Formats: sequence, C-alpha cells, structure tokens
Amino acid sequence: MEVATDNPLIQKLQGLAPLSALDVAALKKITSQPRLVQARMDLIEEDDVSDNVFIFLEGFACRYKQRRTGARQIVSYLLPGDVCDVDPIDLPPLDHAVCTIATSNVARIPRRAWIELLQEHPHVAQASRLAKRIEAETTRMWLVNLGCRSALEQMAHLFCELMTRMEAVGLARDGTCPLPLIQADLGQTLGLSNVHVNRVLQEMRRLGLIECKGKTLRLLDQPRLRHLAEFSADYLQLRPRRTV
Amino acid sequence: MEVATDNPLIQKLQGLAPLSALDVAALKKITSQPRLVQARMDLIEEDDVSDNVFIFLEGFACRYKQRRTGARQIVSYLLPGDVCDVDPIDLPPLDHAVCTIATSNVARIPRRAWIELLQEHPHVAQASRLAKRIEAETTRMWLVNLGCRSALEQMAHLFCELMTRMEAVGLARDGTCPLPLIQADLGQTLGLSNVHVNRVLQEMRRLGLIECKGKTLRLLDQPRLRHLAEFSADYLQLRPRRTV
DNA sequence: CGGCGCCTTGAGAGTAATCAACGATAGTGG
DNA sequence: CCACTATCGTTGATTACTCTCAAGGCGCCG
Repeated sequence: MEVATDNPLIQKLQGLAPLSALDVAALKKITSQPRLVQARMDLIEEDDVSDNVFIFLEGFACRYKQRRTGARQIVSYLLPGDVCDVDPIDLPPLDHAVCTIATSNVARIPRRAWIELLQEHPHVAQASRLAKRIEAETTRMWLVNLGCRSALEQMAHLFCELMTRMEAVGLARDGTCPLPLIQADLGQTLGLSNVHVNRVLQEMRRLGLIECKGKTLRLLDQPRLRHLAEFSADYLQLRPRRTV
Repeated sequence: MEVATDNPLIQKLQGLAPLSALDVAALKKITSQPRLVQARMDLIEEDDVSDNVFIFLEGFACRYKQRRTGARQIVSYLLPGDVCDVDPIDLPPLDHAVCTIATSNVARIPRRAWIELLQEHPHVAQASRLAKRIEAETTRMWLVNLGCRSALEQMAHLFCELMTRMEAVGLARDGTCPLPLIQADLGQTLGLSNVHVNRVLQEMRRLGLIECKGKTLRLLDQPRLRHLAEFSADYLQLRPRRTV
C-alpha cells in the first residue's frame, strides 16, 4: 500500500517491503521530533557507548574510520531515509565514527524504542533487514571500486550509485541531485588525493559526463557513465523475493 | 560451557556466545555429513538461486566479484568455522560468487534446516549474528586497507588478520598457520598486480617479518607487523556485551 | 578588507602496473 | 624413470598513474 509521503524513511522502506497504514503511522510518529545537526559534526564517535538509533531525514553524513596517521577512510554514506545501525546486534562501541557532511535533520531514538517498533511492525523489520543487506552489498561494491577500478571509473561508479540512492528517496530528478561533498570527501572515499580528485573531475567535465555547480551534481550522460563504471543498480534495488 | 572439540564451527561460535551441550550437539549433528570440495571450485556462482547454507569445516575459500574485464576482487575469506550467509535475509541471488581456494570440507545445509536450528538454539543465533557483524566490520577494515594503506601495510594487515582468525579456530600456533593462497589471490585481495605482490613479499621476508614455506605462513615478528599495519584484533574478537 | 575554506595548477617524485622472460616445482604419461 | 606440461614464483625493463609539495585563485563571511 503506497502512501504519498515526503518522509524519506517511509519512502525508502516502502521500496523494500509493503507497509501498512499502521506501519507508516508508527514510522511517522517515531520520526516526528528530529533535531538539526550542523555540518561536520560527529554524531557517533569511535568507541562511543551511547545507544541510539539515528534516522536521517534530511542532509548527508558518512561513516568513516581514521588511521593514526590522520588518514581518513569513508566507508559509507548516510542519506535521507537511512537508519544508522538498525540491528539489535549493532550495539556500541562501533568500529567507526559517523559524521555529518551537510547540515542534517536527524531523529535520535533510543535503541529499545526502535526495536519495539520492529517487533510490532514485521514489515518494517523486513524492510530494515533488506536495507542492511543492501548496505553490505554496497560495501562489497566499494571494495571492487577501490581494488580494481581506475580513478575515473571509481568516480563514475560512485556518482551513479549516489544518484540512484537519491532517486529512491525522491531527491534526484533528471540525473540531478544535491551533493554536499567537497573534493576532499571524494578523495577519502575513493582513496585518492585531493589533487587527483580535482583532475579526475575536470576530466569528467571535459568528457561531457558530469556538471557540478554549487553543491549540485548533474549526470549529463548516464548511459556512458554507467558503461564506464560497469554500474548496475541491481545491488541497490533488492526486492523481497519471499519471506523466510 | 566450553566443550573440548575439534569442530571449528563449534570452536568459533563458543568464542562468540556461551553454548549449551544441547547447542553443541545440534551443531555437531548438522555438520556430521560434510562433503569434500576440490580446490578452485565455485560453490556459489553469482546469481545462483539454489538456497543452501554452507559451513566450512576444513579448507579455505573466498567470496569474490568479477568485472567484465576479467579482473577479480576477493571481498572476504571463508575459513574453517565460517558459515556462509547465515541470515534469513541472505537469500540468493547473491551479488558475488564463492569459490574454494584449497580442497575443503563443507557441510551443505538447506537454509530451512539452518534457520530451524537458529530458532531452537538462541545462543547459536546470537553467536551467528555476532559473526555476521564481525564480517561487516572486517569488510570495512578491508576498505581502509585498500583505500589508505601502502602495499606493504596492507599485506601486513591481511596477514595479521588471517593469523588471528586461524588462531580462533585452533589452526594457528606460534604465529604459524597454513595458508593456501597463491600470490595471485593476494593480488586480487589487495588490488595489486602479481608482480608487485611478489616484490612486497620479498621485502617482508628481507625485513624479517614473515616466512612462507610451502603453503605455510609464519609471522616472525608480530609486534612489528601489527605496528606496521596498525593492526588491532578488536574488530575480530567482539564479545556479546548484553542481550537485546 | 582580511581570513578562511575550497578549488585549481604546475612540477617532480614514487609507487605500482605492464610486458616479457625465465626459473622452479609438481603432477602426468610414456 | 624421465621427458613433458602446467602452475606458480621470480626478475628486469619500461611505463603510467597517482602522490606530494608548493603556490595561487576564488568566493564567502565576519
């Protein structure tokens, strides 16, 4: 039962499992008191022990790990509709930190309340499990990116992936979406230096593949980008095939 | 209740949650009819739809993704005691393939039977969930490896990780364990060419860090290796902190 | 206006890839 | 028992992708 909504959490989960009006209402209620978080703020620090679930309603954040050398590796992005650490098993301390990239609107929910919601709303639980599986598959895809794609291919792949995810929550249209990442973020995601990120982006613009104005990304030639990156959205659009 | 056993599955899960004698018996029973699989055989192919859970009792295998160019990226290793796709949500088709590296002894169990076991043995389920979380954390650690470590550091980190995992199932002693990987496998894991893997290994031997004879890896100076790799075993040795 | 954050550019260095042989080892069949 | 073959490891030479260092530009905000 699709219900029109501008709540990205509901929008995302509806894409993963059928939600009843009651499911939707519960999700609306639990996200009704989000709070604004500034850009570049750590929501969860490594070894943090507070025990909340964060639901992103607006904005942009990332999970990252930091080396003693200071080098930082971003290991995933959190977009509107994403739930940070859905699983009962995802207890702190985490092995990584979570940090906003843009000003974000985030609902912070005691884990217990979230788990209760999952117990009372099995379809939400099912969608959450699927979301978690997609996250794992995405991480593996990033491994392929880092392990065996050139800088250009990696960048193309990342942009295709982000655009697809943004579309799924209604934030992208016509290959265009807001993207608050700075070049250093891209470098920390793809294992490239800032300088090289800059040059690769220039190359992509020169090739007529993308356009970045302000904090907006536009994919000018998605077929060519997808081919270049060997991108297929399959891993992001899993559907429940049956219930176990 | 620790029970002496040479079943690596039991050994591993006992390290993650307390198992009763009944739990152990059930695990013994379900792994009582393993079959031998040759080295370099695909157990699960990408887009495979058969629905089994594989439990590795002996041997060595990997999950990998293959690019159209033929390039292959190994995304994780499966060691004795590992259960392939423990979760009810891990339904096929997978986004990757699973392939043995050495001749392996593998129990193939219909998913339904495995899920029933989990339902009847909550401690086993708890341990499995923890195992899955560890797998996810390991994948993120690999991302850090590929994204921001040099070839030498990566190799050191991988060796520390494998040694720790082998120890956990009683297959390593005194920094020595069997390692059936060939140099090409290491390359496909770390995103390096065969030639470079070879040179890095030589460098590590020259530095007195490791010794590889036959299919055996020996870490000669673990403190230095761990320091070089910034390795901490924390992410591999999670303990249940409480039950949710 | 000054400072700061971010982007851009240039030059030089270095790590790792590629190409091409060659060597070692083990299993196979005559 | 010994060629024979295949797989894996090793080496050298060359190329190229990416990094580092350094400096300058541009726009925004106090």
